[in-house]
Amino acid sequence: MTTTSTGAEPAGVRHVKRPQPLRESVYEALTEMIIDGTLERGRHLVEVELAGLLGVSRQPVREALQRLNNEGWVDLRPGFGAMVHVPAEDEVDQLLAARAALESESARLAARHATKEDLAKLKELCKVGTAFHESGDTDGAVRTNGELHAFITRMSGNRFLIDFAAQVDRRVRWYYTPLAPVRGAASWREHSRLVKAISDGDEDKAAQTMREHTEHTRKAYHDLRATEAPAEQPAEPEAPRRRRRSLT
Amino acid sequence: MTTTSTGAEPAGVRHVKRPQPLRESVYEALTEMIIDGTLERGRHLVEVELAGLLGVSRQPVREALQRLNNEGWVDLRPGFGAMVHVPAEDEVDQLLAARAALESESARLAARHATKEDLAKLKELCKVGTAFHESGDTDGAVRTNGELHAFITRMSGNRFLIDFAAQVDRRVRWYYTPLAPVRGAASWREHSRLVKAISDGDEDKAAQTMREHTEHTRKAYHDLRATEAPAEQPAEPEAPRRRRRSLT
DNA sequence: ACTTGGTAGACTGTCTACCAAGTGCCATGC
DNA sequence: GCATGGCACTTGGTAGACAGTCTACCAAGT
Repeated sequence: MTTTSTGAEPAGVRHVKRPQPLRESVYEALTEMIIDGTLERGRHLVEVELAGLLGVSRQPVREALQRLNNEGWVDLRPGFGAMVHVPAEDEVDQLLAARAALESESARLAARHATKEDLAKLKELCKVGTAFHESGDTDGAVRTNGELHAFITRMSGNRFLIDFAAQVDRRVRWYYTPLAPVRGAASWREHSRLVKAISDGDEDKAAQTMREHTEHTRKAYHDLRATEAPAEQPAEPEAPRRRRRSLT
Repeated sequence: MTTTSTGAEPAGVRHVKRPQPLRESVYEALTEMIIDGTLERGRHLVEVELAGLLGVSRQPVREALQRLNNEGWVDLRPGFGAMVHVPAEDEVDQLLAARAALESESARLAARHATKEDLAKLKELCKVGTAFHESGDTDGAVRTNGELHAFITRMSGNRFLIDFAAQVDRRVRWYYTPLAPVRGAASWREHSRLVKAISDGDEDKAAQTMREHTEHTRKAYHDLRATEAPAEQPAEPEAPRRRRRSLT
């Protein structure tokens, strides 16, 4: 949905670089700034400010903000402005649950439609990921993990699953970055089992394995939360809300 | 994602009617016109034209069109304009597959979280629907069917599943309206079994039953397609667009 | 017959300026 | 301490302008 698909082309043919609409660039710039924390959660976003910051007029900013609102990155309050979304307590859990459903179904369909090349690629990713993990390269392992999951989702051949999963995945990563590296050990063993099931064309097993895999991740999230925030302190620690000043 | 959630309120408290932003009204007006066929598939939508038609300026129309584009109702071609989306051959099938995954998971979570009131409501809907079907009231049965499914999805308590399912469902209904009434007979028996599984709190069974149910619908779609278009003739035979007539 | 080049019109993408209405905040006054 | 009123700020929407681009069409050249 969110992508402007280029459609299928006769293999190797690439259209010339067409300048993206500004609203698109603005959208990307803003998501990036939100994900990397430049725009902190809860921050008040003012159209003219962003426009000045990005060197464009209000119009493209408005359009980008509305899309961000529709996709849950910011909350639009009429007459006041946009706030960077602050995830609710149960939101991550719900995202992970949705992801479990989407990826599990993807795995099922991947098992159904897998080609020889797909399987080779899967095994390769699995091997690379395990190697990264064993050599202690957490970043590499995390990246490969993402690639593996994305590839399986794409293997489903279902553009809606692909699209939904991509949205959910991005949100999950934003909300809870430390989640990714936490369980390298068991994770890659599970990946192997998953790839095996897909190779065998065993749809039910693939779906089941993926479900368990994502459920483990969800459990890991809750465990991590429990340890790192033993007492729920709603009090703001310090920083008496210095009214955000422009950030040239 | 797509909804501007009102958030939880102290039970029974309704905010005063706040005038909906124009872009929202325009969005709704346009989807409606697309669904009911006033704006035929493939039609070129011109901003100023729509603006004049709806009595607003270009801006709200643009914003609505962009949302429609993100949600797959129209395709935006840069520098040219918006075309009402023309569904691809396999698109309905993919939508139905996505719906199967989403609703199956919803049924699982519904079984997990069901309250007494939920169960009562479910049974009521089931009874009403069956009665409609037996008395030959197809419209009523179709409507109740929709309500039942929507209610189960809401029971999941997962806003992402709810949102995705709603999007998919609307698209499905647009693409293939005649699908709904076609299989009243078996459908309500399956609903009963589904509600039973949810009542028992049997998550796996609920998910499985819902999956089979939606898969039957998918099968029905393909059967219907096969009978109504026995030979796939890409040539336009005659009848210069006997498209749905506008009802104004 | 097919390609090339040119022209014209239509529409979008973006900018600017402007106004009305709503929202949050703060100082005033009790 | 708490309600009130006012003020500055921000969005939502309108209007108009202009460049760039897309489509279509026609004419001339090969």
